[in-house]
Amino acid sequence: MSTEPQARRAAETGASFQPVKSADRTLDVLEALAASVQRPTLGELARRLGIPKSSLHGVLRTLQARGWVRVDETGTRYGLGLRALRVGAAFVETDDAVTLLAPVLDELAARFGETVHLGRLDGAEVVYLAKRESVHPLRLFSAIGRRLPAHATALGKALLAQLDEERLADLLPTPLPRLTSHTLTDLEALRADLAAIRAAGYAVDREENSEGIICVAVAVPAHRVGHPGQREASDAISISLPVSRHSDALQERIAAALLAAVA
Amino acid sequence: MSTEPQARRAAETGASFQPVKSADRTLDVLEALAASVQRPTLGELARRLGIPKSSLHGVLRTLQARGWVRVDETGTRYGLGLRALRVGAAFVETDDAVTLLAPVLDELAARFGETVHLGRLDGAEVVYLAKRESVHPLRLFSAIGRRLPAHATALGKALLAQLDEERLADLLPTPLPRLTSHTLTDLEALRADLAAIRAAGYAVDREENSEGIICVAVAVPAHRVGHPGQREASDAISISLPVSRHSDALQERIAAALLAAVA
DNA sequence: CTATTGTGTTCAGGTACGTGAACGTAGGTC
DNA sequence: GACCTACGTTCACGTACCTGAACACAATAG
Repeated sequence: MSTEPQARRAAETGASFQPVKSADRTLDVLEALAASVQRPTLGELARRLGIPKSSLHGVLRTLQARGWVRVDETGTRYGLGLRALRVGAAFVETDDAVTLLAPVLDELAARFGETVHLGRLDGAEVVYLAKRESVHPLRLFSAIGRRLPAHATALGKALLAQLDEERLADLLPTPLPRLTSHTLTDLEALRADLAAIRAAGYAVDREENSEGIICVAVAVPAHRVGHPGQREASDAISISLPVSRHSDALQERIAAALLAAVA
Repeated sequence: MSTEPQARRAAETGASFQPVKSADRTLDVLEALAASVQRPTLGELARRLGIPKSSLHGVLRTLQARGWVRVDETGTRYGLGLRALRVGAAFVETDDAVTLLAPVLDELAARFGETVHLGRLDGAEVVYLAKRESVHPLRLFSAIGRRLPAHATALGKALLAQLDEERLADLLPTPLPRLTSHTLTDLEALRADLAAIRAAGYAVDREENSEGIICVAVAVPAHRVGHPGQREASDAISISLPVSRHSDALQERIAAALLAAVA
């Protein structure tokens, strides 16, 4: 009976391979803690993850002893610990795309003086991998590691535009979550926008994830970041600017600069 | 026989508690991958961690299936995956000190136009938790999550200065690693510096971790970041500037501003 | 004061995980 | 060609982990 959840997961993913239960659960715990807005208690976590309290207890104690999880001063609420920070930093430091595109991002940031991002598609989300700050003081707070729905960002749309209808339908959630009044939540409207992106070669997000922010992005060809065999790009770079500084002429110049940068 | 390593670890840490083996190993793997300069193979990892290849195999497959670990295109070298990034970002977003001190960092960055850091002591290392960029283009590359030996940074010395002789000796490695020609590697010299820091109320690092960079830091009292019961501070804030812009008068002004900011 | 509901914790037992040795394969080296 | 070493992978066995139920304790409600 206790083997059922593992078998079920394996069946769901289609993979005929048995994950190590405790390792799997360790990741479940870490991801659940990362996704929690408020720090949960042991019991809450156990219910949410469908793990017996006693089993979770051992895992949490192990994570706590290693500094990956910490408890509140009350000893009753669990959150991520300091060690969890290290792997993220290490990932960014060793990622090929981040390393190879660093000078490109620097050059774009210096040229336009606006915020520059490097993002990667992960499922239906875009993860920010690198950032160069605008010279203007609009703090976006360490966005590295932050995730946003792909359909609501220029980075995401530039990457989604490469996919065919079928894969797009598989990937995107329904309904498409709305972040601002400008977010494209209608699949047909999004499809039309993606077609326009394919034609133009670059994507634009018009206040679709943050009010007042317009963003221009292009996909980075896979061979450009050391993955010659790969057909589709997984990375994209973007420049964001407030509507107050936006103009069609500037948008054209930015798009041309981005396309030249990834060529 | 196979239970020995766990028993040994428990005995070493003094804790009379049995960690969950697979969970412990999961963290071992993630930390080893984070610490690797080059991506290791399964066999290399197994040797380094003292884990049988076959056991490590299962753990790695599990981590890989969840996107925490990825393999090279050759399928033979393992590195951290995209999901590893999420927990680090989540930690920073939910940390009390980062949240509470954000406006303080903003104000200092705006006032001096130099790089501002928030760091925390973890063992003998300092971890960077937040950063505000200098307006001057000296890219330090997303230092968040990065670690440096505490004795070689202003942040670290500001925090080490609170500890008594005994705890200091327990904490610091011997010999003290050298990062630049200015690093204090002599324990007595470091002790003298820490005494001076206690007297002055703030710490200065004179090119001790990076040539050409001087840094001023003060510890943030624990009650200031929502930990009223705690006697020692674990966090500190700093301002870094290149020697070319340094002067004793500016250093005094920075120190006064930092002390006022944490009061 | 008692009941209830929530914490975290412990423990014996049945089970599913870790192990070591074997395998298949690829890329060298001589 | 044959050998060697490295890679990842598989499998049956025995062990040590996961489980459910019971525990101790605290806080709140009635």
